[in-house]
Amino acid sequence: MNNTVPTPTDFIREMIREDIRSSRYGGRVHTRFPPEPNGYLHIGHAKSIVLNFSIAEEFGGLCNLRFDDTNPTKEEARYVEAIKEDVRWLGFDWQERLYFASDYFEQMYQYAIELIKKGKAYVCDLSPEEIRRYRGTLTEPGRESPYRNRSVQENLELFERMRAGEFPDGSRTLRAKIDMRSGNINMRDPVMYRIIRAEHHRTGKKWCIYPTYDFAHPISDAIEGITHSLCTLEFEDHRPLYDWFLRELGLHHPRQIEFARLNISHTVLSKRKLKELVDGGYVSGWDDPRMPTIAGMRRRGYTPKAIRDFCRRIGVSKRDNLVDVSLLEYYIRTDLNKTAMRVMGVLRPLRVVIVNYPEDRVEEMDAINNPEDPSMGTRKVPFSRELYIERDDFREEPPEKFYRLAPGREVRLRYAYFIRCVDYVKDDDGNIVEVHCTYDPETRGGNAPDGRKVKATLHWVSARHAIKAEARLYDHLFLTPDPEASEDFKDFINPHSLIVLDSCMVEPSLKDARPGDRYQFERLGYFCVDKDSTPERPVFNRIVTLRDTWAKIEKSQKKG
RNA sequence: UGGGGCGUCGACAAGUGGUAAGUCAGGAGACUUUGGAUCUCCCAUUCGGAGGUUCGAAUCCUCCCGCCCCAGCCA
Repeated sequence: MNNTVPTPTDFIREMIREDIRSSRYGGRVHTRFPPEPNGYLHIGHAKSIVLNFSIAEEFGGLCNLRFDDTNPTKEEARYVEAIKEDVRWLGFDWQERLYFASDYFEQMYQYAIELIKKGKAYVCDLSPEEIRRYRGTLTEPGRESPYRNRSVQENLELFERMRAGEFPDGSRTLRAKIDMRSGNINMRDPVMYRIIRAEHHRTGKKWCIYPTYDFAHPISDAIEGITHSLCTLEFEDHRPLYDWFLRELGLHHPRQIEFARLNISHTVLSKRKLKELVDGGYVSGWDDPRMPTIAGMRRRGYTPKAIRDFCRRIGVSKRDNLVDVSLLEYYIRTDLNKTAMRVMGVLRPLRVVIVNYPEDRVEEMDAINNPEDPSMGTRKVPFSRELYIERDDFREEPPEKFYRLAPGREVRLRYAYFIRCVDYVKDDDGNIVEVHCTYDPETRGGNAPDGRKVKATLHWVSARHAIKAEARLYDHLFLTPDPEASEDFKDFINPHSLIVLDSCMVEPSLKDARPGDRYQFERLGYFCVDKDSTPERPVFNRIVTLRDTWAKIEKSQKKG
């Protein structure tokens, strides 16, 4: 796969290398990405996807896509489609290995019977409330269920009747018989099966009992011949249970390895909180371009490559982490710098009249499409007497280090002429509404024959040729780096995370822009045509700004 | 005060007893028809702390401190 980040070395790859050396799985490597189809994927999942698929590729192995669909009350078919699309878009291919835990329900049932026969599982009649009380606490051991010592025969009959639908939801469970005194609460006779009468998105009404994650996951891994089962840190406590099931059942035994989940500054990365943002109307939906979801980032204009490179660069470890968003932004800039077509667009237009330029004249200026890639060629941009420039590029009273246009100042219009400000017009409120300039005909194309230099080059657009457009400027969703650390993460929502500008003026070549197309608006940032865009009203999402040295200077000036 | 993990630069993260990689961020400069890109340089005498072992410790030992996860018939 095309990545600019070198192959990582991390503790997981090291362990796998060791397993290959010792021929633990006959030198085989087989991983899996096991999402639950209960919501949208986000960049935290991307970390896991990239990890699992890359490792398989690096070691000549395979990676399965498996839906962990063991809880019909939370899962929906539409999520499996969305997830498949996201994984594919990220650039990964599971080939014919698309699996569902629900495909294994019958086998899991048989394995459960096997455990019952071995005296390692029993049907328990305790209510959820009672189970909790019997479980004990973090510091006190649990007590054994009064149903723990039923006969194998009775357990077999009861379990069969559970499956047959003879008992109400929640009235009984099948539990593993392990150790109610274990310091690890997961080993205190965990539930393997519960009764749930809900329509499953794949198996429909076939089942009314469903295996829990703890029972289903190791068996699914075993059935698929997985060698390395990678998951996040919170499952570390479950590993003894994972191992217990596989050992008791004598099945193929993959190695579970846990790594730290991803956190990114100025956003949240938990399904619950993301859902709260959607449901609370703080964003427009799961694919709002401000969301760290794969769908949101795709709409924003992020490229799969940028996300992959980011995921490789952050590495894999077991430490809690909070990765700076600027690293993500670095990768999208780096990718787009090489590939994005340059174009001129004015976000906040200020009218400029070239007083010594003929009214009816129009010139076609040659502009380079991408200075990083000459093969992208050039294009013509119309120039005329009346133009728009960026409001930020003119100052009546220029501060220190402001190089742009100001009364009496000369600057360059990119690919056009040097112009000098000779006058400006204000409205009754004192707002500058128009700037008058003269141009130097000798500087056509942007160079002065006399070797004269200017300190600034401005982007511009010809007023009568410009296309009016909407721009959506996005900023971080949260004002604090770590909103999750606060009492209520919503306290720090950035009220200006979206600014809509509806009177932008862009160069005419953009009439052919189609949703999904990405451009660099010179001096401003990278933009992506939104799906809301129409030929009459183009809409551009700002993916990320360009690095802005002047903004930095201005900020430090304000601080004093 | 049960069990399981983790502590190396502002943020990620290498390092596996031989004298602290790299990346982002930040700073300085060069170059520049994007204050973009590119290039150069700077940015941990120190690895949570204290002892100890050793010629030599981020790496080994001991004790301490801090942070995270677990008491769903969620995953």
